Amino acid sequence: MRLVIARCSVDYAGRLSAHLPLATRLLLLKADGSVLVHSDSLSYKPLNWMSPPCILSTIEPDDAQRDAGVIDAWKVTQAKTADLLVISIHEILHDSTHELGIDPGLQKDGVEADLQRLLAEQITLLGENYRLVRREYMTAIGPVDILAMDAAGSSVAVEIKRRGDIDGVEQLTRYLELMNRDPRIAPVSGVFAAQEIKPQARTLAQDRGIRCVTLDYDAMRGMDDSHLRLF
Amino acid sequence: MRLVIARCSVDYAGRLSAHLPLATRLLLLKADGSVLVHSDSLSYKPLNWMSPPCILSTIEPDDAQRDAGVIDAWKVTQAKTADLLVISIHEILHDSTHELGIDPGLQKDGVEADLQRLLAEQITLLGENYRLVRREYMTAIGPVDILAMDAAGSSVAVEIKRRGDIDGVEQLTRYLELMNRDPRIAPVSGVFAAQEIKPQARTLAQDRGIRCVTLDYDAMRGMDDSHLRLF
DNA sequence: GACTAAATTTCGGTA
DNA sequence: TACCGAAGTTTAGTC
Repeated sequence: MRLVIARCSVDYAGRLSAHLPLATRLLLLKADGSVLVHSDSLSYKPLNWMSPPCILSTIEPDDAQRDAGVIDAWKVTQAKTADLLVISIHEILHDSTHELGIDPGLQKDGVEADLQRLLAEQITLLGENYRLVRREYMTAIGPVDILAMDAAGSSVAVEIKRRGDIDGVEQLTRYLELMNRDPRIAPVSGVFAAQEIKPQARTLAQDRGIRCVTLDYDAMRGMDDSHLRLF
Repeated sequence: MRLVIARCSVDYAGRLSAHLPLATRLLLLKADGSVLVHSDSLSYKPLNWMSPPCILSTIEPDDAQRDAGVIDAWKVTQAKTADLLVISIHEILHDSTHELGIDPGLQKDGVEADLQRLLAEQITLLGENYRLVRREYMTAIGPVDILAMDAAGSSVAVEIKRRGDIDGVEQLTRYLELMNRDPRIAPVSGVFAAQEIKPQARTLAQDRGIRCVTLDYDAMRGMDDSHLRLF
């Protein structure tokens, strides 16, 4: 990994065109050839970048560029997409290279999959005498998060989201439409379950006869036996 | 901006829990207090991070940690969300600080807004004698990109995307459903316009009687008068 | 490899 | 400020 602090301007041409005026920035050159341009604020996302696989080459600035103060220019190209990033360097304030090695990677816990597992274990949160039929119930257009049965023995399809948006309601609607054509399980009613449900999503769901349930992840985790072993 | 190359492990607790095993990484501490942890591959997204506004403080490692090789620990907290990031440092290989100043920011060109403007100007691309009614036609559930009128005087709602996906078809379907309840403009037909339309999206659109139109951005830009001034 | 859905999405615009 | 939708989305998983 090479770290360069430089006064530079940046131009990108590819899926869109973009330009960064002259300023001091961090240029991050990774071992896989990718390049990131970061400013001193706005975390997470680089101002500009090039995704791997890509090739970096240096261009000798012409007289006009040299007169404008450009001492060096880097051209980064992506063979597959024909994207192009040009960094015009006016001054280098720092330049160091470091050997990092391969990263073992990130271990996560607490995403949608956990919500699904917890709700499957605590299916009566949806109503008394509810029973779990199965998780990831397969349909022709994809898996429904949870298929359950209500107290009366009718099928209930549950779509789980961390944040309940309109997209999730659309997704569940497609599943319900398909499942209600299957005489073995029809009629199937729908439940949209999320930690937080947006007003528009709630309105759309109710308009389509889909029940909305807000999930309390912390409370559900508190009920979870496997979690208690940690204490 | 402070750049640190360190052998470290990282723990995050907040919207989810995550852990990074001991390895050599880049720690990027920005002026606004935000922290990014980058590895030497996988550009764009940090392995872990903390968004501003946040506060960094150092913790004195206890005996157990010191025995495990921890020479220093950084705690990054976000007051608003109660997120917590802890970086346990085993070895510092590089540490430098740089003054960058405020970045003038990125100038973009060529996103969905441009496509919309160009299609509005060249509305007859959809058919002979088509007329523009208005861009961003407001409905109760959001703005339709373009409302036009065909040669026969019937309303046409146009949804524009750079990449035509199923989501876009769903979005247009919702608009059409609502607009067709409005006697002032009904009947309204739909056009799904994009630079590239995925096969599944095309199938869904056609199934719902929505016409698909592929847009050639370069050709449309070539027709645009305002663009010609650049030459 | 193509496609779908999730993301600690982030980010910008608007009501 | 909340909400909605785009993003050079990126990334991960499945078929």
